[in-house]
Amino acid sequence: MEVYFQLIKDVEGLKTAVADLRRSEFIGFDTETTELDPYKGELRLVQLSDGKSTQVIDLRHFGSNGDLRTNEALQPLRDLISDKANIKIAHNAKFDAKWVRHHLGCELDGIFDTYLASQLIAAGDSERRHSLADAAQFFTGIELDKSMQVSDWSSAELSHSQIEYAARDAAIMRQLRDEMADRLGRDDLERVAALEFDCLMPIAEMELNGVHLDETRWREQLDKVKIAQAKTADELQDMLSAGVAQASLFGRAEINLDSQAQVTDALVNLGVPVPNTTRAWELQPLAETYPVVAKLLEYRGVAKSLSSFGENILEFIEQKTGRIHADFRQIGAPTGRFSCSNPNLQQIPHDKQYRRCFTAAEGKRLVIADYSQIELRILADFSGDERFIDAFVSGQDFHAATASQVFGVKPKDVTDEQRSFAKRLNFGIVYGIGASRFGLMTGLSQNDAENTMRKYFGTFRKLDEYLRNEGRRLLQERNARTGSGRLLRLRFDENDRQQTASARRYGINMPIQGTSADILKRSLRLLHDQMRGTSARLVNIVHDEIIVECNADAAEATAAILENAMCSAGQEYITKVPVKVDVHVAEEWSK
DNA sequence: GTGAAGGGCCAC
DNA sequence: AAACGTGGCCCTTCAC
Repeated sequence: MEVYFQLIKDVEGLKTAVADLRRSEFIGFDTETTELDPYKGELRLVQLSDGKSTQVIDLRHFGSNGDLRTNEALQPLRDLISDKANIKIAHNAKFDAKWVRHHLGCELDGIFDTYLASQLIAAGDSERRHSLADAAQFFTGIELDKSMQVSDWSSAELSHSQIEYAARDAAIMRQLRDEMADRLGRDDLERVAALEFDCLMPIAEMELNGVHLDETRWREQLDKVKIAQAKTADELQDMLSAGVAQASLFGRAEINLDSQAQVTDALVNLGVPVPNTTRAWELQPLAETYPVVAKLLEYRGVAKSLSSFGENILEFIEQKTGRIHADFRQIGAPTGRFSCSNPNLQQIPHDKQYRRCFTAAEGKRLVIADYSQIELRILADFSGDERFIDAFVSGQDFHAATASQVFGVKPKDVTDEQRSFAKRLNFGIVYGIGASRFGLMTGLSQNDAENTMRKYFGTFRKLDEYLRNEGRRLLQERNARTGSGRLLRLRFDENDRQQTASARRYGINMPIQGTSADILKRSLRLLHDQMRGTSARLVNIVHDEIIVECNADAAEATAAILENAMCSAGQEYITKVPVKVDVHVAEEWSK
């Protein structure tokens, strides 16, 4: 394809170019950088296109990397990037937003992200890919050659083909957006698209902010686990090799404790009736009878902490900031949930010993806020079940309140066991639990489990009705939506019972889990706006939890902002049930 | 040597 | 015969 571009190298050229672009409501936007990490590399090119002509700004002519932020000549460019009246169309705009934020010192506002749009339109179809080349092909039929993406963007003189490539990626965006916007409209996805685009900048900033991990504390914790692991491994080794014939004169036979096959063999030799899988919940019942099984479970626990939460995480500390800057994927799951990697800050063990290593920097505080029972509140709201709703409105312990209703006893007479049954069912129904699984986790017989569930649904009639109706509807229409209108298309073979049952559970769960994600995303935008100009910085999110770091003397004010933003966001999506947020100030990530 | 698949387990 | 949803990371195993 033919691309008309201009290479901008001076102040006057920049002024004219920006003035031209200002007339366009939609602007294709892209950047080229020398690295993937904004703390490591240089922001080399910024490309802006009105669809007809494309401006390629070579920032090397506007000062060295460190002082771009203070260069007054770049102000028109910053203003354009930050003005929501001009929509910048970019593919994975979080990437560009981070570079622009860090190197030019301005926020990206007015966003259409073709990566997120592609994901929303795919509606959970995992076959679809979402690279720019894939999206361009799918929506416009244009074939893009991305081979230049990895070329050297640090050389003094960029080649003609490099600049042409850079220009082309920005030039194509207008046409791509038009096609996508049309599709978003037809699929009724405009509200969720706005929600996603609005929370992009908060996430970009969160990644730049990073989170502080106390390395010394982490190593101390690690040493303790290492000692425990060595001891447990040794004991397990002894117990397992007792059943191995080769445990000869020369000592015990070494078994690889991490090898599923070897451990299973050894267990069989010891006469343990090993189930099909050796997963914890399958082995748990055997642990009482067979000490070796208990020891195996203990070993797995420490081995997991050591491998997944060991020294590896320290490799992620960025030298320049002394902090961990993980990667968050905004639409990490089809439900709309975030995912996180390198490292995954959403799976740090809840155990205090781990979490207390994540600390506020010197003179700072962490403000930690999480939604109380948000998914169950969403379910109560969606179903409209008065008794379920009452359990929230009453303000007392929710699980005890539901137990009181299910078992027909006064709230103060609810036994621990009754509360526990209710609690497990409350959580389980969100995932579409069945009687056998419920029985397995509570120790109830199949019969008793069924009876308890019958009692539960007999109490919450409208909830039962909602789940049945919704299940029927989604199998028929093969789709589900969250509060923001996020769409999931279900694919299953209706003649396959297992597939159908699985699709039903997924389809029931998605609007609940997804609306929770909607609410979190909405709260991030509100928070971002309300924290502007303060010392408060977003540092981590874990599905229903938000962690902000701020100056110690601003902690109380920040806590109020956080609680307010989260509650307001929640009440935009649920109206029949109060939204509750627990917030507290601490120097480390713990309760 | 590298990469994918499968099993397992951490979070919500 | 009945198997609870979403993710990422680590390990082993196995194919190339």
